[in-house]
Amino acid sequence: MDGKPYIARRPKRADGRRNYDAILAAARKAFETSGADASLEDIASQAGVAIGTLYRHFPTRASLVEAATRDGLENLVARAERLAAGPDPLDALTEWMREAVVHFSTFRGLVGILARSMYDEGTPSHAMCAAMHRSGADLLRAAQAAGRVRPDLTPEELFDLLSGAAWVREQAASGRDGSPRFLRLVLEGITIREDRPLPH
Amino acid sequence: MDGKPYIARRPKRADGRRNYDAILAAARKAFETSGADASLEDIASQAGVAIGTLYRHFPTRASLVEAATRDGLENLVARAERLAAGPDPLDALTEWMREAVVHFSTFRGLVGILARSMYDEGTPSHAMCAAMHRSGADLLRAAQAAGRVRPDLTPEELFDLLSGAAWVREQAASGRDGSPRFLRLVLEGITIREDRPLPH
DNA sequence: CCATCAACCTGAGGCAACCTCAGGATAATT
DNA sequence: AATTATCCTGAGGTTGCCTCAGGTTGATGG
Repeated sequence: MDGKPYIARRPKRADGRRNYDAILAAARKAFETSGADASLEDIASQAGVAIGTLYRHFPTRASLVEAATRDGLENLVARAERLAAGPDPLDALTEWMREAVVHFSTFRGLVGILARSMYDEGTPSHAMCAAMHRSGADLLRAAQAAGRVRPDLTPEELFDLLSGAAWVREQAASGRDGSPRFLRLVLEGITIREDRPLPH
Repeated sequence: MDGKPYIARRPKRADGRRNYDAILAAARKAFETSGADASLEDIASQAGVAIGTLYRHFPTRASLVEAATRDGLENLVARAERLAAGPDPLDALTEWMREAVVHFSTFRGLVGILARSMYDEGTPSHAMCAAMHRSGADLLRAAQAAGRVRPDLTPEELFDLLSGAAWVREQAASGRDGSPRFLRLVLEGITIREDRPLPH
């Protein structure tokens, strides 16, 4: 039990840091073209490094995925705070959801990993997912407090809708992309308008 | 180009038929416990058959998945016709969607395969997916004609929503299952009620 | 009952990817 | 310059995929 298991730290030796960065860059490229199950050996050789070195820095595939997506998801969390400061809570929520869907479907297979990490601590991405959960829950609560979103919607359901949309987008990555429409339909299902009260 | 490529037919020799059935049974079990990427060698040995025999009957993994899910999906198509004969088109559509979600998430990885097959002919499951597409489109059209579903919803969008729901269900297979709620939210987003007109 | 043969079965083996680990190299430190 | 913790390498064990040459067998007609 060492502090934060599976979370790769930036190494201190110069060559270590160099290789760490090279692997990460190669991984990002590979994930984007081949999905989350890209060959680790390819990534290593693309980074000009032996396979053992990759495993030294990233003991599991999940830890590599986590490192490759950390920045983007951190931005998403930061974005939530900025959006929350805006005037319209519903706009904030919908805009954030739109951006979240894009981030969740950065590459094929990512949503699945994130969805599992969300409720499974001990997963590299769990900490980040928990942070996003808080961000999403805050925006949701605000929109509900303003009476613009059905009050019975839970954060968990929000993320189900979100990841469903991201999955659809990820599937259709090449060709028809139904996700904007998907999200719009979902949003119309959960929002409240004066001329359109909740059923029941 | 031989008639129906990739579609495994029941063999005629007695031992062939026996093995075909044994493999199929083993595959169903394996898919259900390990997902669509279960080990084919495990399936073969579980069926008491050499690996080559499995490949003889099912040249690709996709063809095995197709055979393993054919019955269930055929039932779903038949169910659509029976439901269409009912009094309420909206009830028919929603009930069919509910059942479709269950079938699509029979095992982990199935929705992904079906979603790809839907618009990619030359895939073993494409024929079945096309049939389901027709069924769904018919039910949708009827519900729209009755003024109970927003008229701008396309069958493609319907299946996006459907497979999104199935994917969420598949993810949560063990533990919290958000799919009934997911579908309900989606349905409320696409249906029309007198006291709740479409926005814009 | 037998001969024939297409259909069927087997499992070794090549390939790719995963992951580990013993041994060697090297950057930082003193 | 010596020390040492950190880092790197790549061979090799393991698993799963898929093919194919060669052997076996169920069906068929005589």
